[in-house]
Amino acid sequence: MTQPDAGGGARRGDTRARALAVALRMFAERGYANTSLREIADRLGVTKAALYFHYRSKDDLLAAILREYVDDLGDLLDDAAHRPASPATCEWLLCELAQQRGRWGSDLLRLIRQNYAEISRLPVVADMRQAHRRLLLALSGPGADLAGRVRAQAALVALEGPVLLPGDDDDEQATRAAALAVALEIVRARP
Amino acid sequence: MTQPDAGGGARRGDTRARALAVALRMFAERGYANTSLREIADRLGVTKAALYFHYRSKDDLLAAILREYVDDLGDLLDDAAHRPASPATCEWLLCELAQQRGRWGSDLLRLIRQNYAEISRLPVVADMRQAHRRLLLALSGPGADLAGRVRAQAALVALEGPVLLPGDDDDEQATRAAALAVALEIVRARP
DNA sequence: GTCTATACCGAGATAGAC
DNA sequence: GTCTATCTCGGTATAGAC
Repeated sequence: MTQPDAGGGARRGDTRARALAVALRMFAERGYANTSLREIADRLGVTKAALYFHYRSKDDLLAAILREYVDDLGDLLDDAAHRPASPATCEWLLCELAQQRGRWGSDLLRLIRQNYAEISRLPVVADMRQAHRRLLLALSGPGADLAGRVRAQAALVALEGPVLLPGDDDDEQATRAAALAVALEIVRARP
Repeated sequence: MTQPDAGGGARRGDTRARALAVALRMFAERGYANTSLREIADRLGVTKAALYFHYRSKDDLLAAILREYVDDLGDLLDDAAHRPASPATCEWLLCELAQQRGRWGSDLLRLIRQNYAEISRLPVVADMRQAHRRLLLALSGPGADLAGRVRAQAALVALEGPVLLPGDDDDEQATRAAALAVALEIVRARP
């Protein structure tokens, strides 16, 4: 799996998009600081300089990945904003979130959680934090107290908890479903 | 706060211990990869070479911090192992864990969570993972199924969830108490 | 046990040809 | 769009005096 272009598909013109996918995987697996542009370029089958044509810097490459994430999350939050603020909406949001994260795969979440020290230097982090605030607000309701916000936060991390658990050999689908069930439980236990 | 030795205390002979505390704080605040040994030495009031006398490498310094953590956690787990496997023990463990983390402060947890990509290269990570497994086992019970383990994991992350929430201006004590309450709720909801 | 000075290396980034 | 070649900088790590 060391040779370039394991996908075997088209090689010309899609470097920009392929770079995003490859970088995401490598950043998630090996860490942002421990992954050099040279390694990314190698696996991509191009040179470092080619990467610099598409992205102005290494940070820029990381930011591009994260921007996809916040945009997608923002769309979901917009949908949620058009619904009435109710427990039903809250549960609907958790389900949608679980689905969305299933589509994203675990790499993106691991990238964010395990490299947050680097990410927090980037400008995109402001948008990420705002999205997180909106998420908490939607989950806990408009005038929630401290306990309510902590509960919402707990439901959120419960949802992604299993993703961060390394090396358990359970079925991924089943684990995700169990996590969603627990997250729903948490918000339902709200007095 | 830029000048060395803000503590104002003894300066000779305790470099090794002070280095641990200073490094912990800086690694947590600025990130492991973004903190150079030169910066640590400066704030410590010594030179880089002095650091290398006490710790063989930057990784070694980080590992020493983490080893304190795993040892302390291991002691707690040993205590738990001497108690009967019951829901009461499980709740007791959660409370002790919350207390212990209060003593450690938020820096250590943030260091681990936000720099896990770097940490996972170190040998100590094996002990950390084992401690985590023991923790999950103690919380979920001996023969727990998938749902039980996910629930235990959720309780764990719920406990540290608020620590990872940046910039909320709530009272730290109250937030910690609320997190513990939610974590207890989660394990109590176990069927 | 702590310092000065320096070697060394790999990283990100750029220039300019093709 | 992609290459080769090169630059620069900051990092870790070491040698040896005090």
